[in-house]
Amino acid sequence: MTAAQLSIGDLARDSGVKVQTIRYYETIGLLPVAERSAGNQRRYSEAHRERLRFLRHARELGFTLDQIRSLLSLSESPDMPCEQADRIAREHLETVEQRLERLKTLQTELQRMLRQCAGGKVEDCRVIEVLSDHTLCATEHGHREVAETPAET
Amino acid sequence: MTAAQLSIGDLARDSGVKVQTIRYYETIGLLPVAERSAGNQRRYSEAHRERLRFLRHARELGFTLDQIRSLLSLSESPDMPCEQADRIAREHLETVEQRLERLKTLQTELQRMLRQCAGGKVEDCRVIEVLSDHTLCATEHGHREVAETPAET
DNA sequence: CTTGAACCTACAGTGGCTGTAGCTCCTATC
DNA sequence: GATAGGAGCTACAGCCACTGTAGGTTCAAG
Repeated sequence: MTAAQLSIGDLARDSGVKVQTIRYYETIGLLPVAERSAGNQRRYSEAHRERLRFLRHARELGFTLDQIRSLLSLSESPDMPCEQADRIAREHLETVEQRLERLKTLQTELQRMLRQCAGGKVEDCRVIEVLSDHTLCATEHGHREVAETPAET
Repeated sequence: MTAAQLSIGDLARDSGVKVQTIRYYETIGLLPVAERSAGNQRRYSEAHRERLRFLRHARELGFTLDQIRSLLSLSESPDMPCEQADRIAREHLETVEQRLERLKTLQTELQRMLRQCAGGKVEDCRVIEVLSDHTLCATEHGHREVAETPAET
């Protein structure tokens, strides 16, 4: 059943992963190479669909592509102990928790900065002032521990 | 006083910003072009030092280089109202708070995953299972709202 | 004068995509 | 069967904020 052979667009709609991203996953070997139609277009099976869903879900949970690569290959050997999978998840959780700590500190500091700014001229601006002088900060943020990161989306 | 004319290495040690990064800031116009010694090496003044400290501090607080560009140019017009600086800081705070929310959700979900895993075989692994099936999740994470980001350092 | 650390430029690589240019292919309608 | 336009194809550049490398030059101490 369901031998539907999806096009890349179908797969994109199904999984919520963009067409280009699906092709990207193929080029980096995360998604197995798809068969092609007579006119050289990719045709996907149910197995691809499942793998891509796994991929997407793991990305949503913030795993890196490298971690996902490991998790995917683990999921293909059902008889192995799941220590490794656990370790990857625990490591990721730790990363997430470190980032949380860092972001909470930033939040506090930014709130403080904004609360203290009376909204006058730049000359007296607390925001600018604090940025110019770290000793005005309440906390020891940064210092190359866990740094900030740009946002996706 | 202090007309010391620092080398790029001195400046790096002073600010905690790496030599290459200082050069990078110059090429993208965040740090004014430095004078050069007879042998073509960069020589920095006190003004550079202050600007770089501002830069570093703002980076530690997670502002983007574009935001810092604006903040720096604002800090050079002390007579302007500080609305803009405030707006930038508020926007950044919002970003930070969105990321915090997102990370808290991830933390919860990862903890749940790990707690439920009995540590047997991959076949029965809760980690792998949850990744394969989003409906096993307690929360609606992801879906292209505010996504995860890689870590610096 | 020699050594070696620090400096210089130019460019490639990181992660995880995203966007563009310039094609070809597929399908629905006329 | 012709045509239009949406979907697909490849190849490659760009994003952010750096970081690292190669291969050369300059500087300061001994």
